[in-house]
Amino acid sequence: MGRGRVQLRRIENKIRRQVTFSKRRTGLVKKAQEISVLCDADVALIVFSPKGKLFEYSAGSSMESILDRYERSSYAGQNIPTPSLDSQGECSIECSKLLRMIDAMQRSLRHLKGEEVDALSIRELQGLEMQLDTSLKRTRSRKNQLMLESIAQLHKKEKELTELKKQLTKKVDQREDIEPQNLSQGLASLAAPPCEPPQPLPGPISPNPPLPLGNISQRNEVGEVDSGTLIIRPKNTTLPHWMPRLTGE
Amino acid sequence: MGRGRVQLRRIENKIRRQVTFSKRRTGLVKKAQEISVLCDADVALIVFSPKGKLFEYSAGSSMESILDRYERSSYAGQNIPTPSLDSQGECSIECSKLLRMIDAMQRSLRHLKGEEVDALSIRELQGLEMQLDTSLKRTRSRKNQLMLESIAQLHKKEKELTELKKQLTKKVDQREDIEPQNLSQGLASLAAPPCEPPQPLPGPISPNPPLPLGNISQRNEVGEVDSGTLIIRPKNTTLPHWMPRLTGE
DNA sequence: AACTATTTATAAGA
DNA sequence: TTCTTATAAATAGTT
Repeated sequence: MGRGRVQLRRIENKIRRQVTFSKRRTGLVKKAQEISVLCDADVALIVFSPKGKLFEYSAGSSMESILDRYERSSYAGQNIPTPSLDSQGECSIECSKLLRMIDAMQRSLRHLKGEEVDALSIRELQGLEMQLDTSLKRTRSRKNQLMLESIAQLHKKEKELTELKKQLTKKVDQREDIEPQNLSQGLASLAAPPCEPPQPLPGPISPNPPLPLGNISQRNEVGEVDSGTLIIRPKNTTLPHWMPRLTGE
Repeated sequence: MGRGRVQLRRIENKIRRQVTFSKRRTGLVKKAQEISVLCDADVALIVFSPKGKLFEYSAGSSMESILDRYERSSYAGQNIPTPSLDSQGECSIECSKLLRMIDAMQRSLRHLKGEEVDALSIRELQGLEMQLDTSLKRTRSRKNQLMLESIAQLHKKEKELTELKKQLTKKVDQREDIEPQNLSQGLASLAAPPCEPPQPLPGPISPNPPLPLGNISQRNEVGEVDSGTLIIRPKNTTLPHWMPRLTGE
């Protein structure tokens, strides 16, 4: 993209390199934020300039929580711990103990993730099944709890905004009586922007205020709370994206 | 870039979202690698799909070293860098790395076990829910597969024994013609005892065997294999104890 | 920082 | 998933 085909090798000219870095860094961040918004993903981007200056960007959640999650996910995977360390006797004993521990934990993790289940006996599978079933119930329960809280707060906000809008409209109408103009058009949009999710739903920096509002609904009907995925019937309105839609996608 | 102007908001269609995610993830990685090469920068990219799947990319240095560097840069001005580090330098570095790893894994394990779910965001909970659901399906599938195999073997055994019994009864009858006695009574019991489960089956019996069955049929009808718990209608015979009984226990 | 000629990325469709 | 194609976007070189 640009006036010449790009050679994929280090730009030698210092100035050009710096300029390109700046431009492309902007582009990269933009792309990161786009994929986060469009696809509902969490993204963390860390860049060190050749001079050692740090640039960071995160979308979806905070950098901290993403890195935390990264450690959990990546260590949980099949990372080969580090079979190194042969030297110092005393310490390598400690280390090998830790390594064995890690090994055992990795196996547990794999089983809980439904991997390597072929190696298990029926007895073990039954235990695992129960464990997973319990975990799933707890997870759903907690999720639904948070969702309900979120919904409650959204409703509250909605009422406030509706009220605010009513008042503003009223004022505008009064002014129009005196000095007839088209101010109400601009004011109508005031109801949408300030609508924030009560949870760090999209995340701290949330570049995606997930509420490009259409109409505002009066009520939502809420389904079961403690088991299964929460079922909600939104009244044809824009709602947080974790809410299941009724219209087939 | 594409056939339509892109709206910067979450793609609601699941399929399209997944496809876009895949494509843009590729593009993002490419951009990251380009800036790294062209401008001699270190880049780390971490992406979590909405399903919670981790994608990582790093260029210039390893992910680990970039994250290390990030933490140093980022926490640089702040508190409690590393109060530890008392003993052997080189080794304790290794050890602390392992310890951090263990820490992260323990958290993963707790989450997968449904513990500490209160600390998770809705986003993470949703990922966890999906992960657990998948695990549960795989576990059940594998368990059911083993059970079916076990059942097949039992049937085979049963047939063999029935055949054997028939032959023995025949022989006894022949002998009774000559020397009438009550031997058949003892023989009848031969069919049951030797019946061993082909696998080390019986185990801690599921407190919630979700199989409250109705009537007994002649044949065994087998339900779905790949999801949900297997439903079996046993023919009033001696069966492994992992099979649910009809008579209330 | 702005401006464009071009190259790239990618949305939609197959 | 992968390929193709029409178009939107990014950006290299320039001002």
